[in-house]
Parts: sequence; structure tokens; C-alpha cells
Amino acid sequence: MAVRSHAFSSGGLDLIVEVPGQYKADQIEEEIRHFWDEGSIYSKVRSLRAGGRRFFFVDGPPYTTGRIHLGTAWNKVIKDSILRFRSMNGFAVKDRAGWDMHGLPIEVKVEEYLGFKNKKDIEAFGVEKFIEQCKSFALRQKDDMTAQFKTLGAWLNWDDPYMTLKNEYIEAAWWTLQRAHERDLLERGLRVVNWCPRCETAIADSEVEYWDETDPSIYVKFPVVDQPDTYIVIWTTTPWTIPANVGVAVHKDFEYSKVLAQKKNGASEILIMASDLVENVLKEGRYQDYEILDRLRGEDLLVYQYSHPLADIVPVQKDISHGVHLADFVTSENTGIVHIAPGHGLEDFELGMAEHMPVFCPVGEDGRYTYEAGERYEGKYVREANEMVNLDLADRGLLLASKSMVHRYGHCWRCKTPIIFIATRQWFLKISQLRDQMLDEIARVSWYPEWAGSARFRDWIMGARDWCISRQRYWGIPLPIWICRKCGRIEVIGTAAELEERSGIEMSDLHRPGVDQVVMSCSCGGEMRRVPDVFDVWFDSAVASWATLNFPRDQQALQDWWPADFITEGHDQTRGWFYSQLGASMVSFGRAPYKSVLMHGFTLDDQGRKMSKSIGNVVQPEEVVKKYGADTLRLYVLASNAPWEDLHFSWDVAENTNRMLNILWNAYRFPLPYMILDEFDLSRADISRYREVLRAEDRWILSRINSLAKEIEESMSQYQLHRVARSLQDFILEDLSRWYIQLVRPRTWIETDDPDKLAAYATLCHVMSTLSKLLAPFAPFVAETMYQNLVRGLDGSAPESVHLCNWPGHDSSMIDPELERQMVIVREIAEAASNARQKGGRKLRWPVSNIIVSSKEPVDLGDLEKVLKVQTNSKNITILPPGEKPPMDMELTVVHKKIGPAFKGDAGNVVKALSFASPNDVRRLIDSGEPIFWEGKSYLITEEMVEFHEKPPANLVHAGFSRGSVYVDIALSDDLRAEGYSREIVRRIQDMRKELDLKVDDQIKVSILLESPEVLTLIQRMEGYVASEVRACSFRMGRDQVVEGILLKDWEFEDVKMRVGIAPV
RNA sequence: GGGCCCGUAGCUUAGCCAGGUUGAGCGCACGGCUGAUAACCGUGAGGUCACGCGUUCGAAUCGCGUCGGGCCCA
Repeated sequence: MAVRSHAFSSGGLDLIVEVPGQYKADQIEEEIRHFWDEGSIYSKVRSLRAGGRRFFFVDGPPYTTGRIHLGTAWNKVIKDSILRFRSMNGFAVKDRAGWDMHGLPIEVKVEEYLGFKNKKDIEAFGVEKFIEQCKSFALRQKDDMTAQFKTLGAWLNWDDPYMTLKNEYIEAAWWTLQRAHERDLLERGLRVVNWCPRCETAIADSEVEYWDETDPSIYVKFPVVDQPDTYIVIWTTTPWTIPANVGVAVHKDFEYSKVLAQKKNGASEILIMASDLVENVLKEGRYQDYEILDRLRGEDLLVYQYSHPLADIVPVQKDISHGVHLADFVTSENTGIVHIAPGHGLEDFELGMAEHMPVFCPVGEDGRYTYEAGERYEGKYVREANEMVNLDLADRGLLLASKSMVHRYGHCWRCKTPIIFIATRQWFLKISQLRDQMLDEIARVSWYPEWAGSARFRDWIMGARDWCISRQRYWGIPLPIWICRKCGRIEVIGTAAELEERSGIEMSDLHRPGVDQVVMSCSCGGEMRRVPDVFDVWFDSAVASWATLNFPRDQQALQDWWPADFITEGHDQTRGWFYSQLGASMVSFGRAPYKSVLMHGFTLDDQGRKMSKSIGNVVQPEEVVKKYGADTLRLYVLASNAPWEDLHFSWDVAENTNRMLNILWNAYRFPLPYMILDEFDLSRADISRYREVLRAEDRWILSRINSLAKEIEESMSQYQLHRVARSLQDFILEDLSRWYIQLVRPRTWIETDDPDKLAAYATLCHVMSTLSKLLAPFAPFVAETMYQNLVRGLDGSAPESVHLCNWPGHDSSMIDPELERQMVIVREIAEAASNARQKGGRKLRWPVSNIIVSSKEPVDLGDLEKVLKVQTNSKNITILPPGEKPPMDMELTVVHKKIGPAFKGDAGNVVKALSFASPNDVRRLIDSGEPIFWEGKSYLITEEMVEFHEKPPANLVHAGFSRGSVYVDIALSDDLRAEGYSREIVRRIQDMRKELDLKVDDQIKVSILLESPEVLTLIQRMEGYVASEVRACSFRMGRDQVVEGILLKDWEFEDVKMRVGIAPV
């Protein structure tokens, strides 16, 4: 079949063209991408809708890792489908793509590339050069990922994306911090933070990864002041925090014991610990024996003071008084007494603040002890100092027990170094003060699914804590905080212009180290310098909804668009972007930055496991695209499950989705050759011209496509994308391919300009062009290619792209629910009929005389009886009145239990007599009370001696359907036989035409040698039919026929042998 | 350890909100169709609805608990 390729000229072709016989996604998608680029279709779509109702979408910025994965692909497909749908519905869509480009991940990558070990390497290399590297790295990764997203057909504004490294973006963050300062929500404080000693920065809770580590597990005795040989026993897994110990905590509800414990060597000492734990602790310490001296409440312990176990090594400890405190976080584990180092623990810190303990933190940013830890420890890396501390405690006789244990411990998510807790000066947003307002705000947001907001997000916000926004790094948005060295006054700068005004320095790039050089003068006459920190990278994306509008530079856009109408991200963003945005927005504007949120799932492997390199189960989106195309990937991820559930990726199902698209392709291309042959054009394409000649099945498919549009609209209103995709698939497979195309096929073979054929063409055109529009948001490539051919091919004045079309909507006047219901019944009956044919061994090619439908309720097929006739290849359809069955044969079985006792020795004869008699005769005999005769004897048969059953006659084959039964009459008459044989012959000649690769309208000469005189006689009268079906201008057939042609073949069917020759004319 | 979500045929899933005989697709077996044809269609086998307890005349569906998976937190 000759295939003209598409030119996609902007003026249209006014011609439909044939398309390849196979759905080749890579080829189609390549062509379409090119067509979109050449025609700037994306820009045209956005300008077309510029005046429409605004729809502000904010893209959750992926981090520029350089590679998209299946999850990010799914994410963008969801976004794209929704935005395309909105656009077709007339909305002016704001769709800037976004990129998250700062932060530790990129710094660490660049450090690895440059072979750096720590911050000193960066300083030595030069911060400016380092920043340059980070920047170009991020930009390169962004470009790579953009190309990957474009392959998916994701239409966002890729030409002008928002990037967190741009000056205007940085200003949005600055402005927000300035607002926080104005509202007194910015605070500098000493806090214990998660600290990565390698990266030498604070890291967020969310940046901590937990896995098992082996650590010491030690019991330490703290000597009680003024009570010789008396000790408070504590337990810890971090011996290195002992030098910073300033107190212990007990629980007010626990009972504690003073225990006289006896060692193996006979010596004894007094230990204090929780009563429930005495046995355990003494076992750990291998004591021989013990005696409880006293039982105390937690409160009773408050009077105790103890001296620091390493006071002789850590000089500062001599000046600190160590006491006992009450705390709720103390659990009844280990010793029931918790060692408190406010400089090294979150709870310790909070307790320390409340109880006015000194915050002693003799550990520096590099994780090594400072001079404050004393000469012996100074410079030691803390995790490596554990052993030394243990030894020192043992030397002093204060180590009760020491072993090791495996427990979950936090690590830096980037460099995998075990984190430590240290108290440092950091900058905080006082988010916890806004908790109640946040709860009010999220109740106003529409969540899909509902529980994403009402349960999940709500729970998270209930635990909202102050947000540590400062990081001691380089590649990030610099904190715009300047502090006067003289008076300590703090000034927060909101924009570059303001900075220039204050300092007189114009900055072309607001990153470090340039911004570090900017010195401002304080009103006190002092010199103000910037704090060296950068923002937590989560703060970057938190301001996306106004940064993407170029606020604060552009004030009007904020008025026009903000807040966002819609965002959608994965469920991990509950604690991430959904939250960070809300927090920043509450600080800035006092309200939620989004009106509706769709929370989507994660992509897992087919067994529901996380995709990970170590398991080797990672599926790359481009693998799927390469194998099946972007449309397949899109429809697969959309249809697979509800967006908010996790997607279990299955290659099998992806392949099946591809198969569905191939079926769509076949359905689409099927009528093309005929339309082209018939020079079908725009003047004949309008279905309104065919109102009078549309068949019932035409009205049905038109009803169905409108119902489909309606279904899609309803599903989209709830973001039920899976329902949308499934509705489309069902329509394509069930309604279009398996049914309507089958029905319409014979009409396309009519050779004249019959209105019946033209009505079919027009219906197909209408359905396919509507379908292309319904598919457009979800499978944009195949939709475009169908549209270009069928719509633009007929009408050059139609919109240039399917994506410039309006959503077709649904025309209620074309929906006929009764007709749709009737068709469901017709299909059920047809299915049952083919089931029955199979049982009866009668193939569909052979016509049957009658199909009888029997059901309890009335069956009304309306105008569809003819459809049923044609599809079942039956000459007649009989619908029996409700409750009636076709005449049945009677079948009887004898009841030996009754016949035996009644006839004794003659019973055998009676049974024989009954089995030879016809059941109807037996019935009559019983009813009339006459006897039955056998070998000269008579026997009186009574009701209970036999059981009658109904059985369909041999020619009626039965199958059930939802409303009852279908009986197919498979008895053959000569007429039926003639037709059956003819169709057997036609089908074989068609097969030979195919083998010669003839065009649909090529004429041929046919000669057939067929020996069976019976068959010859039967099909003689069908010669005209056969000849016209196979387009034979010469048709000769007989017992002595010479077979000639360029293709000769022997065939055998139904015990008939024939030899056929054909040749094109 | 806590919060939220999920668990239905070998695989992927519908049904669950609103209780009333678990329904599809893939794969498998058998058959059919043949100008959509390296396609397509039909039939069949295949389910303790993860498990347990409860509510109810009746539970895949509602409640409680257990187990397994995911996300987040501790």
C-alpha cells in the first residue's frame, strides 16, 4: 500500500492520506514534535487562550539531578494532561516550569568532581570558582532534563522557566525574609541542630537519613556529692557527649532505688537507678549481690548533686554544678535516668533552657572537640573519641558496663556521614506561632483525595515546629541579613534595588561570594556585614508561587494571578513543598498559596517495592518511551490507578496499553483508503446532511462519543485521571473497534455514491475527529496525527492543531440512553449467539436461519434488530413474548425405584418399553390412563414412574445472556449452504488478492476448478455475488475448468476441494 | 513506636464512600474471523476478596485487631 507521508503544512492539505499499517509511535511522535516546533504550536495555544479565565498552575520544581525518573515523568504527565484539558476549555493557563537548583546535593556533586574532602578545600579553591561550577552544573542538568520532559509531550513553559538561581528568584526569597523580620517572625537563636560534620552545616530533619549503626552502649556512674561511694547511674550510646554533660533527668512518676551493690571482689557501692531496672543494670555490671536500701520518688532525687566524671579532664566542668531534673521524655528503659547535655541533644537543650542549665558545647563545626573540652580531647573527632572517653571513665572507676549495640542512627542524606547534634547559632522562622492559622487555611483548600488534607497534612501541621532556615554553605540563596558590628542592629534587605540603594553597590549576581563583600553603614555609624549563611534549600521552592510571577519585581502579576489555582505533587511533599510553601506564604501574605492540591503516589516496581539501584528494579521513563512511545507511557500511568495511589509499574500492562493504541490506529486508518478512493471531501463530511439516512448504529456511536465526553468531564472535575483514561480505552476497544467498525465495514465497500456509505464516512469522521480532541490532553501525539489527517486533511481552515481546538464538550441532544441500553442488549445477544454457534459447530461465515431470544422481561431492540441480524449472520431474529420458550423436545428418564416394586420381574421390560416409546406418547398415555404395550403385555405407567425434562430440539443450540436465553437454529437449507460455500470461496480469493498485494479496487480474472457437482450446483446461483465481492471482471468455474492466472492455489474447506487461479487485469 | 494510604485470579486491577450472587485485561488452553489481517474476536479454566474477631438477616464493602507493602514522622 502506497503511503504518502504527512507534510503538516500550515495551510492544510485538503486531502486525507493513507497511513502505515502499524502504529509506530517513535515515527509519529518524532513527526509531531517537529510539527509543533516548526509551527510554534505551543505558543499559539497559549496566546489563543490569553484572554480566557485565568488558571494559575505552579510547577513543583524538580531538583536538577540531570535525570528524570518514572515518578517525575508521571508527575509531569499528570500536570500536562490537566493543563491541556484546562486550555482546551478556554482557560488562560500560567504554566512556567520550575527548577530547584541550589543546595547541598549539587555542592556535594561538584565537590566529588573536584575531589574535595571538606570545606577547607572549597575555600582554598576559591568560593567564586566553586559557585561558578555549581551554577554551570545546575544549568547543564536542567537542560538535560528539559529535553527528557519534552519527549513526554509535557507542555510547560520550558523557554522561560523559573530557576531558583536567578536574581529575580533570589529576590522573592529575600523579600519573604524581610516580611518575616517585619512581622517579628525571624529569630536568631542558639539551637541544637542536626549537623553534618563533613559538610559543616546544619541540615534539616528531612535531610536526615536513618539506618543501622553499631555504637557503644555504656552505663556510667556519676559520683554523688558528699555521699561517698554513691553514684547515679546513666546509660548512653554517645560517650563523646559525656564531656558536655551538665545534668541528669528522672521521671516524676517512676520509683527509684538506692541499691547496695556488691562486686565480685567483695567491695560494695551504692547505686541509684529506677527500681524496675535494678536487676538488669546489676547484671550488666556483673555485680554479685545487692540489697535495696531505699525507695525514692523521682522528685526525691532533685536534692542530689553529683560531680562530673571527667571534671579533671574538662576544665569547664569544675565550675558547673550538676543536678537532677524532672522530664517527661524519660522512659523506663536502661537505668531510668537520662544524661543531659544541652549542647548535644534536642530534648536536652529544651530541658536545659527551661531549667537554666548552661549550654555547653565543646564540639566545633568540623565535629572535633574544641579547646573547651580540655587538652586531652581537643582536636579529636567525636565519634572516634568514644573509645577514649570510655577508657577515661574506666580509669576513674566510673564505667559500670560497656558493650556495643546496633540501632538506627541519622546520616547526612548527601554524603552519608553520621550526623551529630550540636548547639549553634541559627536563624529561625517562628512557624509554630502560625500553627492555628495554618490549620484554618488548609481547611479552605480543596484536597484530592480529601484525606490528603484533612488527615495527612493536618496531622503534620499539628506538629509544626520553628523552621531553621540557615545553612553554613555556599551554593544557595544568601541570607539577606546584615548585622552591625558595633551596635548589633539587624537589617534584612528585600530586593537588589534596596541593597544597591543602601550600599551603593550594584550586583549582577546575588550569590556568594560577591554579596559577602557588600558592607552597609549602620545608623549608629558602625559597619554592617552580611551573616555568612545561605538559605535552607527548602526555602527556595517555598516561595515558588510568587517567585514564578516575578514578584516582588512585578507587583501586578501577583494581583492578577496569585494564589495558585492548582498544584500537584507526590505524597512525600506533605512534609515538603506543600508545607514549606504554606509556611512561607503564611509569613508573607497570611494565607495559603494554593486553592487546590492533587496529591499523587509513588512509582514502585510490579511487586510494590521501591525502585532502587541496589535491587536493580529501576525502570527509566525513556526505556518505556523508546519501546512503546510517549503516548503509551502517558496513558499507562494515567490509567493504571487512581493518581493518589502508588503505581506498580508493569511492563505487561504497558505493552497492553500500546496494543490498545495500535487498535486505535487500525480503527483510525481503516476507512482512509475507501474515503480516498471515493474522493470524500469536506462538502460531504457534515453529519447534519445525513439526518435522514443515519442508521441506528450511527446514532448509537454518536451518542456514545458524547457520553464519553460527559464522562471525561465528570472525572476531570475530581481529578480522577484513571477514570478518564479507562473511559477512553473502553470506548476505543469496545465501542469503536470491536463494534462500530465491524458494523460499518460492509458500507465502505459500496461502490456508488450511496448516501448510506457517505453517512458512514461522515459519522466516522465526526467520531474520529471528536475522539482526537478527547484524546488530546492525554495522548497528545496520536491525537494530533489523527486530527491532522482527518480534520485538517478535509478542512484546511480548521485550527492548525488539535491543541488549538476547543474541548468538544458533550451535546446532550445527541445522547440517547435508551439506544445505548438497547445496544448493550444487542451485544449481549450477539455474544451469546456466537457462544451457541461454537457449541453447535457452526462458524460465523455460515448463515443461520433464525435466532430465538427468550427472556423473562420484554426485550426491545428498537431499530437495532437489523444490526443484530447482520452481526450474528442470521436471516431472522425471533424475540419471544416474555416468559415464552421455543417448542421443546421432551426427554424422559425412568424412576427405577418406583418401577421395580410395581412390576417386579417385568420391570426390565417396562424400562425397555419406555425407552423405545417417544416421551410425548408416554406423556399422553399417563394423562389418558392407557397402558403401554411391550412384547404382547400391557403395563400401566403412572406419574411417579417417569420424570420428564425439556430439551431444545437438535437444531437449536442454547446459550445464556443477562436477560435470558438465546437459541441459534443451526439447521441448514440449500440456500444457506449455497451462501456458506460462496463465502468460503470469497474468503479464499480475498486471501489470494492479499497475497498479490492488490489494491482494493483492482479488477481480477478468476478461474476455479471444483469437482463436487453438489457444491457446484449450489453455488451456481451465487456466482454473481462471489464475482462482485472479489472484484472479478471474469469469473469461470466448473468441474473441467482450466485454472490459470499468476497465482494458483489449492484449497480445501468443509470436505470440498478446489483449485483457484487469479490474475489482475 | 506513631499518622495516613494500600492488600481482590499467576500478573495488573474494577467493585469499597452509600452492605445484597466478586467483574475485567494480560498470560494460559481451545475455537472463530480474514480487504483493520505480522491485526482482530469468542469460549473456557483460574478467587479462603491478606488473616482474625465483631456489627448485621446478610460483609470484599462497616468497626476493632494482626500480618505484609508504601509515604511521612519518632
